[in-house]
Amino acid sequence: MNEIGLRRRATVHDVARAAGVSLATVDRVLNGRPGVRTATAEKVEAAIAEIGFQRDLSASLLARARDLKLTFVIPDSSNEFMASLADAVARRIGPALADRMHIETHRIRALDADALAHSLDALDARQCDCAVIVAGEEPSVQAAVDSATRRGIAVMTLVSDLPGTQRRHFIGIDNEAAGRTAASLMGRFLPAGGKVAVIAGSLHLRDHADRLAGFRAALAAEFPAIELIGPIEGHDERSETQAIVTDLLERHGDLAGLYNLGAGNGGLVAALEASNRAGAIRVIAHELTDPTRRGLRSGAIDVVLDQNPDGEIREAIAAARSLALGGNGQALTDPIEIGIFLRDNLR
Amino acid sequence: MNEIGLRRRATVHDVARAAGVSLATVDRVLNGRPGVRTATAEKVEAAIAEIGFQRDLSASLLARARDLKLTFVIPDSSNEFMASLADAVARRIGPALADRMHIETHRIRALDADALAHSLDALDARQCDCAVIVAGEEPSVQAAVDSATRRGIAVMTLVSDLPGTQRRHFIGIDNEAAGRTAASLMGRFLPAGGKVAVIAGSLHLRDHADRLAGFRAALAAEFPAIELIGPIEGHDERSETQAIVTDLLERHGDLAGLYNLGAGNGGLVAALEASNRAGAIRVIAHELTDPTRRGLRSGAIDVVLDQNPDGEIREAIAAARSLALGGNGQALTDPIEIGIFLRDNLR
DNA sequence: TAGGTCATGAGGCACGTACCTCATCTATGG
DNA sequence: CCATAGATGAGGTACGTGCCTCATGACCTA
Repeated sequence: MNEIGLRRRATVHDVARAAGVSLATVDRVLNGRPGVRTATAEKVEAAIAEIGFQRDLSASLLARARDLKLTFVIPDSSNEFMASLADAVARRIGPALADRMHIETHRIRALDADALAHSLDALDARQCDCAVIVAGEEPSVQAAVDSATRRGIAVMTLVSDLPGTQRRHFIGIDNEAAGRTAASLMGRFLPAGGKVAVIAGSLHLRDHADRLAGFRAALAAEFPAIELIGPIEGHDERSETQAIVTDLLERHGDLAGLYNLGAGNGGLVAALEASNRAGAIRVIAHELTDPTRRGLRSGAIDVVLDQNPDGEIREAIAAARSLALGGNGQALTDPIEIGIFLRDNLR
Repeated sequence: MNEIGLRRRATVHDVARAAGVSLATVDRVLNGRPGVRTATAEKVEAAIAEIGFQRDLSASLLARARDLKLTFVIPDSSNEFMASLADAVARRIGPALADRMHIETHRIRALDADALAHSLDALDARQCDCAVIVAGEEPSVQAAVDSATRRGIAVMTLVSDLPGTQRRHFIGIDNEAAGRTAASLMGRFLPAGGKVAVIAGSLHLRDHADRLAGFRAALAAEFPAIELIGPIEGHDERSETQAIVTDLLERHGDLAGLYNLGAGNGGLVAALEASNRAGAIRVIAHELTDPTRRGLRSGAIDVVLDQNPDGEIREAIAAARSLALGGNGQALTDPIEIGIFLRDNLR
């Protein structure tokens, strides 16, 4: 018979009793210490599953007199979005500390796969339980991810995934859906059809390619009256993007829409405002940053699709906690939603 | 001299040392127990502020062998949105339990202020640390909020605020911004202008009135070519809304847009599909629920603005934790963003 | 001055887990 | 049949906080 009515949370003591072993053995199994026969370990695992035991993370961290250590590795570039990601991390440091989580940020050179790999290799499992990285699909990075995982560091990917590695979790938006959403809005903005130009950063980047694919597919399926121009690559740079937009505006006096699925939005806004056609062309861009905010406010940009860096960081931290107590398998988190911002719901 | 280099988190021991008092006295101050002179209490408060002590919530809950108890009071109506709020709460029960938070939900009759007040009055501070309510601005509710606060229960408002009461926190979206956003999208959808009908639930509801105000203001300022019809009240009911939409469609053969800022979207979709004009009229509705999802998928609805119930519940729980350790002042949480959904970014 | 009240200190146990030491038991090889 | 190694049990201490008891001292009042 159990306690009268009220059900307590299961503890290690309950597991020991249910498995018919001692507390010490349960502890050895739970913390992966040696000296337990396979058969015994299985008995313990079975008992854990049966009574639904879940380690109390807080008590565990308390007992170890130690915080959960999280390391973010974020590209250090002129890219405004990466800066806002880093800001979002910084905002979470304080609140996370109250939950016994210690957060560190490493900035590495953008697009430098070896720098990222070295950064991962340098992580010590005693000083880092979980690493969150923003990375492209380079072999050296993939190897470093697997190596870190073997050393006992849970690795999670952020913004861009690394399928095929031992990464424990991915956090980011569905970029193809983002592209489709842009097309769906643009199509409704231009019921009469017209020319729409697309600018990308680099089509070698998985997220940009995904957005373009989604945009193209949705336009073709739903809005055949729209004529697509491009894509033209602006390499996420302000000046290059500005030149491209200026050129587009000159060449196409009847340009009806513009979709920049990469960065460099400062240049986009500058070019639009230098012409006198800002507001007359429907413009959709990505990531809520200083230049896109200004564009929304001035009317040069109609809609900004956003990855929601704060939400991504929040989920990354939640996933790290969940991995820390779960041990095996993927963490389950809320999916990151695509933020859609107009001037009117700017936060 | 401190520990070498590494700074530990401040504990009650540090506070006692800094204030020059014993652990017992610090404990009495921290937990509001009697038997401390005002002067001594002030010394302790000063020490807490000076060394930046923050109670370790997990250790505290552990020591009390007790979870943080949270009660949600949510209207029980046919309103789909309230159902999705309750679902969002249910989804959080498990994860919250892992953080030593125990969540209960009370459903009360919708629009029944006395039922809500009684529900609040019945809460026992020993069995409920924090209550989260969805309430209209009735005097009996306001009194019950203040009474619960006096009894030591932190009250937070959800979706609709109760300014002027002792409520500790409000969680919800900016409904005027939502209305402006709807207008901004509708205006861009109809570059040639045209008739747009507005349907509300009841203009006595603060959130509906706010949405209408925002919608009207943004249309007037930016899209003078749009002619507004209504608002017509559908009382958030399916059949009434269906009748209204059917009538609108019959009366206005040239209707270009439809904005339902209340509930009853099942009727909206049914009426649109019964006519053969679904897809030919731009439709914006509120709250991502079963009927609006179906409408988005079928093309009857173009855009759904969403309060993001999951986000609201998440923030409510985070705020409750923050209130539990802070004690005084408002909790700081992330603002809830207005979700914007098209068929293409449906989650 | 005796008796009382109040402020404060000292210390212990508990919560659930981690980690340590030491003792006991079992199986295996020589 | 004993030495040995490995598996397991028993029990302790610690983490930061809450809550309890008991002792001590200061001050007030009759």
